[in-house]
Amino acid sequence: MTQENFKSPLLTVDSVLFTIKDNSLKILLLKRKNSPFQNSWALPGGFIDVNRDDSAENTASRKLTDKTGVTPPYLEQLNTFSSKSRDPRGWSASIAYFALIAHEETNLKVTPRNDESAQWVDVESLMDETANYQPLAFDHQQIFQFALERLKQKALYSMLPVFCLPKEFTLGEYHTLIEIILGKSIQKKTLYRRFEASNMFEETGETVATGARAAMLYRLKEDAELVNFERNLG
Amino acid sequence: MTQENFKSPLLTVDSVLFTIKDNSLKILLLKRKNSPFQNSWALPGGFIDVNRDDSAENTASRKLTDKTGVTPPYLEQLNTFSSKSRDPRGWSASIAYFALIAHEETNLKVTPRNDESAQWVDVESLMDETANYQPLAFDHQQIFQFALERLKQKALYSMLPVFCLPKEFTLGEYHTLIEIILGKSIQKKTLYRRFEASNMFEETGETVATGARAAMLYRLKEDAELVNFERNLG
DNA sequence: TAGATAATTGTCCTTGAGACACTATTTGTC
DNA sequence: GACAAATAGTGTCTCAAGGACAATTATCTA
Repeated sequence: MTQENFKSPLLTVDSVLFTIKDNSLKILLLKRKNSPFQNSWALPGGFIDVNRDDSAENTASRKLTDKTGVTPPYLEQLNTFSSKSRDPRGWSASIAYFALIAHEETNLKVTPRNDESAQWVDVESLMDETANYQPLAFDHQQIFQFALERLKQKALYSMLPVFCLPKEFTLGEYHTLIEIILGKSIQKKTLYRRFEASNMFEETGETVATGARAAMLYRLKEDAELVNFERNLG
Repeated sequence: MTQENFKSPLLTVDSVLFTIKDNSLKILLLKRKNSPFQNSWALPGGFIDVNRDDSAENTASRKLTDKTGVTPPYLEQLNTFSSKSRDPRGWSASIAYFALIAHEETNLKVTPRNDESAQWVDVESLMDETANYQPLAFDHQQIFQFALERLKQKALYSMLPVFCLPKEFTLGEYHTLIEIILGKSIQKKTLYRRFEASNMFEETGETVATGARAAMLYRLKEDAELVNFERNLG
C-alpha cells in the first residue's frame, strides 16, 4: 500500500494566541479576506510552506510573528483537528498551536482603527453565543475552546500564564491574571508561595505604584524552566 | 494565498498501543514490508483513507482494530510530528495517537511464532540503545518516548492505566502495573484510597487466588468516567 | 494445624493549599 | 504633620490527601 493510492488531505496550521488586556483575556483573530468563510473571523494560520518551514511549529511561529511583529515567548502544540467536513474544500487537518504573549510587547501590523483585519477579541464575547454573535470560520470555535481549557488547566498547576504578562510585572498583576483565567478568586498567599517556590523569577529592584503601596517588579530569570506543581489549585 | 501555491505534505497516522504482559510494559510494533525503512520495526499506522475515514482518530482506530482484532478501550491523540526530514519521501506529518489495551483481549492477526510481522515489544528493550539495538523506522523512537512520558504523567494523577488490564482485575494487578509504569514502588494504601475515591469500579463478587489469600475482582462501572486527581503521586 | 504469602486495613506523619487576619508602605486630605 | 484609604505583603492555623509502615485477615501448602 503506497501513498499514491490516497488523495492527500489539506494540511494547515492555526494558532490560538492569548494575551491579557484591559483586565480581560483576549485572543488574536483575523478577518478572512478570501473564501471560504470570507469576512468571518478566524484564528491566525494558514498552509504550511514546505519550502520555508522545517516543521509545523515553524509555520505557526512564522505566522504569529508576521502578525504581531514579535515571536511569542510561549508556543506549544495543542491538538490536530481533522475531518472530512471541517473545510468545505475537502478532507482537511489543522495542526493547532497554543501561544501566549504580552500585548504590550506586540506591534500588530494592522491596528483595529485603520483596518479591522487583526484584532484582540475578548474571550468572554466568544463564549457568549447569544445576541449578534458571528461564528468563527471553520471549526475555530472548537479549537479556541480546546485552547482555553488547556490554559485553565495549566494555570492550576504551573506558572505558565506569566507569559501573558510583560517582561516586568508585579505579583498583583499575576494574581489578577490568574483570577481572570480561572474565573474565580484565588488566595494571594497561595500564589505568592508558588511564585517563590518556583524559583523562576527574580526581583528587578524597581517598584511600581498603582495608587497605593508600591509593588516589587519581577522578571523571569535567564535560565528559568517552567515548573509544574504537584497539586492543583482548588 | 490559496492552497494551490503549496505542495501538500504527506499525512499519516501512527499509534503507540501499550499493554502489560509478562510483568512488563510493551507496545505493539510491526515489521515494515515496504520501503522506506523496509524490515525495520515501526508503529502501527499508515495513510489516511479519505474515502473511508471521517477523521484521523478514525484512521488510528481502524488500523489498530485491523491488527489486534479489537477496538482499544482507550485512544487519545498524542501529538503531531512534522518536519521536512522525518520521512525520506519528503515533507511529512504524522498525527500520533496513544492507546491502551489488555493484551488478553486482543487477537493479533499474526502471532510472533508464525510470522514476526506483529509483535508486543518490551518498552525496556526500546529504551536501551546498546547492544544489537535496531532503531525504529522514521522518528518512531521519538513518538514512542513522547507516548511513554504521557503514560507516566497520567499514571500520576488518574486511573488511566487500568485500560491496560483485562475487564476484570485485582487491586494487586493494578498496583503492579503502576509500579512497572512508574519504575518505582508506590504504597499500596495510596492506590487503594484512590481506587476507592475514583468511584469508577465495582466488585464483581468473584475472587481469584494467586497462591495466597484470594483477591477481589473489580470491573469498570458501566457509566464510569475517568477521574483526575488533584495531586500527583510522589 | 502451623507457616508462608499475599490482601486489606489502621493510624500517624508530612506537605502544601485554603482561610483569614494582621502588618507595611504609599498617597491623598485636612 | 496626623490620619484615613488603598493596595502590598506576611503569619499562622486548619484541612485534605499522599507516604510510611505495621497490624490484621484470608487462603494455600506442607
